[in-house]
Amino acid sequence: MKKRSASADRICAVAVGHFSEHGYDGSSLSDIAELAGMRKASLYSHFDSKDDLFLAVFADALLEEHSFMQQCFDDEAALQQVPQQAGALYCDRMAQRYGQSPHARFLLRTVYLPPQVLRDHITGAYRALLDQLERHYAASLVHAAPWLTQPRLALYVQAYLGIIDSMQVELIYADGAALQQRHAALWQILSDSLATAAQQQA
Amino acid sequence: MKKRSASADRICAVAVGHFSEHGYDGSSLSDIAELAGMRKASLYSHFDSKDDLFLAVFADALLEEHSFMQQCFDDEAALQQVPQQAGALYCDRMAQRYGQSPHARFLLRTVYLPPQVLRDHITGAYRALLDQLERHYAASLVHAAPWLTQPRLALYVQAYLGIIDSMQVELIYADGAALQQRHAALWQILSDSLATAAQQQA
Amino acid sequence: MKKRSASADRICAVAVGHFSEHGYDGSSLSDIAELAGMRKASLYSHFDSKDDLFLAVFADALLEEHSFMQQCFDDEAALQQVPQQAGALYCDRMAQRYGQSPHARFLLRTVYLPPQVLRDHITGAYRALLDQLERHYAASLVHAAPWLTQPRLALYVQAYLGIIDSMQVELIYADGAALQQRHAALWQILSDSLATAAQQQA
Amino acid sequence: MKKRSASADRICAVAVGHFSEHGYDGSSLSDIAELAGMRKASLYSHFDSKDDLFLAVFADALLEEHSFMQQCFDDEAALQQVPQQAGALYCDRMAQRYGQSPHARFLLRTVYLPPQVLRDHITGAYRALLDQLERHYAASLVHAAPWLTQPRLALYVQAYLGIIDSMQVELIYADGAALQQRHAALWQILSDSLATAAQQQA
DNA sequence: GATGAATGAGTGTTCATTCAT
DNA sequence: TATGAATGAACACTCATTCAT
Repeated sequence: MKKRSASADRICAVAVGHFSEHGYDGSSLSDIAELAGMRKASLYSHFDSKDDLFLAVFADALLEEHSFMQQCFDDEAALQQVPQQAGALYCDRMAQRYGQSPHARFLLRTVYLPPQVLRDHITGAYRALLDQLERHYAASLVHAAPWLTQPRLALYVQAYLGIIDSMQVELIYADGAALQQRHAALWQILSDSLATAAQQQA
Repeated sequence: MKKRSASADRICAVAVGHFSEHGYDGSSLSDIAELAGMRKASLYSHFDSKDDLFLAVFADALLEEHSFMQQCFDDEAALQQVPQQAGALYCDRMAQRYGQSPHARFLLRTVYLPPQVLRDHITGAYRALLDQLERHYAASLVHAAPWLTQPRLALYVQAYLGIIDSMQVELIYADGAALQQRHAALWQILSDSLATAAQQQA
Repeated sequence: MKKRSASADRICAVAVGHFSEHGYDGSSLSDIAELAGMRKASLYSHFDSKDDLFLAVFADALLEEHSFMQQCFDDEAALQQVPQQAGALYCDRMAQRYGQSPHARFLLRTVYLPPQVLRDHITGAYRALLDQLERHYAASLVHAAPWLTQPRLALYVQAYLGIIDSMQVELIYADGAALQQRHAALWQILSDSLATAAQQQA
Repeated sequence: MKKRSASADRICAVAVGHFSEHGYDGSSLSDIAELAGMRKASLYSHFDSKDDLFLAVFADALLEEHSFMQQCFDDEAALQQVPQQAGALYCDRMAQRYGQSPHARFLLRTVYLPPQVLRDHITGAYRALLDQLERHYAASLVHAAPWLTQPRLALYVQAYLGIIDSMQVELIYADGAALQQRHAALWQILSDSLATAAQQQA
């Protein structure tokens, strides 16, 4: 992990916001430089190209998301007891975090409409993040509901990923306007289903 | 509703694909003109500006989506009997349609990352589409499960919208790779929840 | 042979002078555009890139040189009788032409220090021109001195090419300051040698 | 003559090659610095500007060429007896040297297409070198053929300079591909002419 | 002596747009 | 309706050069 210069950090800090608002194609290095308090040419003392800067920001965002996810499931492991609470911590915190974390905004927008030339790299890296989330939730749910059959477990994993997707969309699209209701509703039907499953098992 | 010339239609037809693949900022009128078999300057015989063309395509996409949605729920009204099938037709057909309808791809991508200058217009118009979907589903569900309490009805409406969101994300992000599983899982937990509700009511 | 627009011709006309004076790397499209009475961006209505323009100018220069050479040897064929006059017309006219033909200046300078990226194309095309000159002179000399042995013929061809080279250098380097003396001297020793050969044959 | 630092020497050593390959305008200080194993800014610890570096390299090249020329004619003075051998040593060695001496390549290329801003300085300095060559050859030929009339002497001097030019062109343009033949041919006709002159004198 | 950072000027190139034809 | 030509503005990027460290 290389140490980035203070200026490079400042550039990344403003770039993440600018990219997430305007997208890759809609962002200009002039604007980013100005936000960072320097001239356009100075950016090249820190990054080789626009792509290089974009990928640096993307790497930051990915790393932060990985850490955040890890933290959520670590914390949950110390608390959770019932199946309905598996994955709940990540789901809850994600919603709150989005408004505060430019990296999260950047990540979602980038993944949903990646710049053509970086598409493969971005898609691949994000796929790995989702796989990680899948493993986290599966572990958490298995721990809370060890009696779940394999097919049923797989079903809840998919449903959970779908719920996460749905909430992220709501965050991106409407800045979370209807988030609370959507969150509550989806979580409710998930809980209902888990309750049913628990009942049948008993 | 004005009649558009054949050339204008051809331009829109290629523009929708180009915009949905590259986004507003990443698309150039040169490329679109070339795809339409004409020169860049000729576009201005049909559209006043890039924005004008983009909004024309957007209007097409919105209209098509409105019609499609209407058709789905009309067809469903003639068939549906159980609550678990409310909204199912739209949900099913949407997945199949996406791969074939450039307008659907365009619509989703545009809505999630709209060009800065057209953001308000786009967001507002799409909001109306979602409201329409909400009404459609609510009516369908009420018809199939008239015994549902108001809060419970509202909950399922939100859950349904969330499921639609989730599937659309899957379509955009991964071209539907995991769509079937996600669809099945989310629909299953919705059905489970509805079954529980029905049981409690009985 | 495509017809070039009047503007494109004007651009080429000023570009040939600018390129020959500053070289490829030292020339800027801004300057060329200004000389042509238009803005930099307008150049791209006529040429795809700087390379494209440069190669167009190069093609013009090559073509003109081919024509000029052909004309010289055609004219000579109607006149020449003694071996010492073979190739003389081209040699004489070349010197006069250089000061007047920007294409000739451009060609020589470009060939001696071609832009790195176009080196192969330029070198190859010029090689063909030299081969043509070689054939012209050989034919002319053979006609005037059919009794020359093959090795001796080859020797004079090489000497002739060398003399041409030498005069071109003088033109490039010193704008022809010492051209007349150099020309006279080299032509004299060539003539002396041919006279010797003729004497031995007799 | 100041002593240059080791770093400055290394810079000059790589610059001469880079300049001769890309020309003045096509060379960047970044590239030269990298080849010299340092950063661009460090060049300014040794040279005031790009021009300063270029002129330093040019001075090196000139000096080397002067020395080389002097050495050739000194050596020749100890050996030569017949007029046909006057200037031959320099001519022969030049061809072999070019491929090995970056300074010689640099010198020729620079002289034929000098950077606009340094043109006068370069042209003047090279003119002095040619004058020196002229004196060397004249002295050598006079010594070997004291019976030559003044006009005839002047003629051979011009022819000799022309032959040198021609060979240098061949070296620059084609990296010496046809050099041997051209050299042999030109030298042959010079020798023939001198033989004729000697005969007439006798 | 060497360097990271910064910068004003300038590069070639693309853009959406206009206009006469 | 269609287009070739033109253009101002903007683009990503490179340049030689400066300066504090």
